[in-house]
Amino acid sequence: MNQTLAKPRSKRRTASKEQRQVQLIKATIRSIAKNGLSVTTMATVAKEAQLSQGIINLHFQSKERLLEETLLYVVDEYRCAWRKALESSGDSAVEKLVSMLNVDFDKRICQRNKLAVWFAFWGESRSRLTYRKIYAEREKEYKQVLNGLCREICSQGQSDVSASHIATGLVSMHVGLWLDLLLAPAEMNLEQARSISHSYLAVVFPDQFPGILRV
Amino acid sequence: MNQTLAKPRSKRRTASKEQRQVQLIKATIRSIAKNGLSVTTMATVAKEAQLSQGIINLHFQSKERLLEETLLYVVDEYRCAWRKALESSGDSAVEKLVSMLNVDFDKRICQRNKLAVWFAFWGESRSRLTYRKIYAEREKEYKQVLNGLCREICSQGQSDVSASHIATGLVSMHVGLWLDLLLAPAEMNLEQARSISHSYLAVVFPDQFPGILRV
DNA sequence: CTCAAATGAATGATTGTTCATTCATTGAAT
DNA sequence: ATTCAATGAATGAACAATCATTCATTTGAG
Repeated sequence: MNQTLAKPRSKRRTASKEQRQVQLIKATIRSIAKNGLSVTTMATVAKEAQLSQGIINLHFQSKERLLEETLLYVVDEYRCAWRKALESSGDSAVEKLVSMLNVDFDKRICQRNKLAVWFAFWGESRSRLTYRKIYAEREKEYKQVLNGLCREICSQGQSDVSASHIATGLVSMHVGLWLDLLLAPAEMNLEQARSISHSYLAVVFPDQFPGILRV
Repeated sequence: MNQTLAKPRSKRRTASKEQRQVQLIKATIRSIAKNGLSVTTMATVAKEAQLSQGIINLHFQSKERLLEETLLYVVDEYRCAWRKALESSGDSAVEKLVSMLNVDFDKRICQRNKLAVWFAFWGESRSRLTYRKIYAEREKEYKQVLNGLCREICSQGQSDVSASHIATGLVSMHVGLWLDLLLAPAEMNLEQARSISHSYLAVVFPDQFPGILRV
């Protein structure tokens, strides 16, 4: 924010702390996507960022903190995205739910590099309290909001499934669709995934989602 | 499994190759669940198996091969399980589908240690061709069978969603439920997960799953 | 000039792998 | 039954490679 990018000529640059940290976090995301978390080293990240070896310890003190900050970055970006989607959507619960769910298949959020980060950390979360905390905290908030919306929609129409089951089912389905988008991009894309998710909405909320379907 | 031999007194044991390999694979599963894949070393596995350092290279040549064999073990165990479930179930497509899906929440398959292995390898799969291949091959077969069953059920009754959408939706939802079972065991258990999965079946196949629901 | 940002060679700790050695088991000879 | 090579499973110290981290030095903006 502070430094203008006015001098493209100079070989060496000094950037603000915030700029460098984001640069390193983005490099970490790329390295995790390219090499996997267990082969992501200080060297692969530094190289990806085209910076020197020592720079990460300078800005993050340790590798562990870099990884935590990377997870935080991705998770918070996600949280900001669905919050904004809620704000800018229509007032009805149906509109809000659709906006919120569509974030999961938005081009800015649902990128394979970032999906790789989600799954990499999920894979390690069982054994790392810090990762689990970061994720669980955000997840709790997300599910609460989703639950509220589903309850509201359920109360408006006729549904054979409980709101909490629908909410959990939706979140779960999206995790699996992300896995397909990550590992089998030839057989799954954003439109398909969105369509499958909407199919589910159409059958659990037949009154509120009448015209969407028929695939 | 381990104490099959007659001499409990002797400190040192010699076991058949197959016994040792399975022992080491099980130790690897525990180590991945306990430490995570990126902290799982030859030392942690050997310690978990209560054997010496060099034993893994003796039986698997390299760490990489041990990990591949571990993934194969879990994935093949899963394949055997759903195949057996298909065989021992009733003849109707509905019965077969339910049997097949219930395997995902069977106590022998759906253990947290093994879920940790699934997610650990999914997290690394983007960057490791071998892992991706092992998983993709089995997944393709699984989805084909599931697709066939869904198509058959669709043709029997009235459904607003395409068979392939239902099949993919089911598989995806189960992945997400596995994640909950792995990371939030206090808020999710096998019965709940099965119930959520059945809710989905009940609404997409209203004719074939009439009485199951109302949660 | 001043000083924070950035470097990259150096360091010690950790890792996967190797291999000479130890030891339990087997089976043939006594 | 007993003995004793032969076999190969298992060990664990040693090795080279790789890793995260440190720090004296250099760079460049104000």
